[in-house]
Amino acid sequence: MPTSLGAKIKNLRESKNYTLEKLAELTRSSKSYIWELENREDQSRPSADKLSIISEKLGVTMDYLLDEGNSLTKESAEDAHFYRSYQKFDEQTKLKIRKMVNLWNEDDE
Amino acid sequence: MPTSLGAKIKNLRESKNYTLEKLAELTRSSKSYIWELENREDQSRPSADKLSIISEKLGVTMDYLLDEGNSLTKESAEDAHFYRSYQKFDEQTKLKIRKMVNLWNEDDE
DNA sequence: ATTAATAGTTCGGCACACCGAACCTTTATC
DNA sequence: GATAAAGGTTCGGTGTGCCGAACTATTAAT
Repeated sequence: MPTSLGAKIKNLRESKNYTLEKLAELTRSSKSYIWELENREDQSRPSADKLSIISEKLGVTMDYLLDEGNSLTKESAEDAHFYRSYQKFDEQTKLKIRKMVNLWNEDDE
Repeated sequence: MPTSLGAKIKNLRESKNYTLEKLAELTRSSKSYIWELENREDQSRPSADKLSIISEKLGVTMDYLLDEGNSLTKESAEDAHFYRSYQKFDEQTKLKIRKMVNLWNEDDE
């Protein structure tokens, strides 16, 4: 269970089978910097907008990445992230999504 | 309706009747830096942990502060309800739902 | 109007975020 | 096992995050 920022990023990156370079280009960063984030955690204090894109592409919240304890689980962070991106849709789309998701809930009779 | 980072911070700070110095000490910052955040928004890219404490003390999410548009507002009851039912799914299903919904996002790669 | 707080602004400087490019290591292919 | 490609690591440099301290503007009270 990863506890530091660097470990979390590395963990999520590898779970998505991203290479350093891949994650770098997805987040408008350099791969050397992504590497620093993962391995020089002690002296790295990434900017909010950097971490914003990174968490976005890794599918978690910034809060989860920043939380040095373990009060936030990866799963709840993914849920929260999903919810926040969901909220950005327009009402039309949100309605469709809700209907679609409700299909999962239907009991077969 | 404040749209930039600086405007939002200033707005929230004043709505809480905090002085620059007060917010500074609450967030382990200097008042000069808080002032820069509010007024030099163009060339300010605060670190994630700074913004984390600041948003914490101002009672909002980092995402809200960073969102330059106005896509984030307060959650509607329907949205909240949807989220709650979503959370009840098992991880497998939640993953599928997330992937599906992500298809709506074009710049995802 | 003068003073004394209090709030806001400016400025110089150190540390570190972030980069490009070179370098090393692993994996794959022949 | 030689070569190449892909992934990972190191390093020097530039810009700026963030600070303390000095300065200015505002408010409040005498």
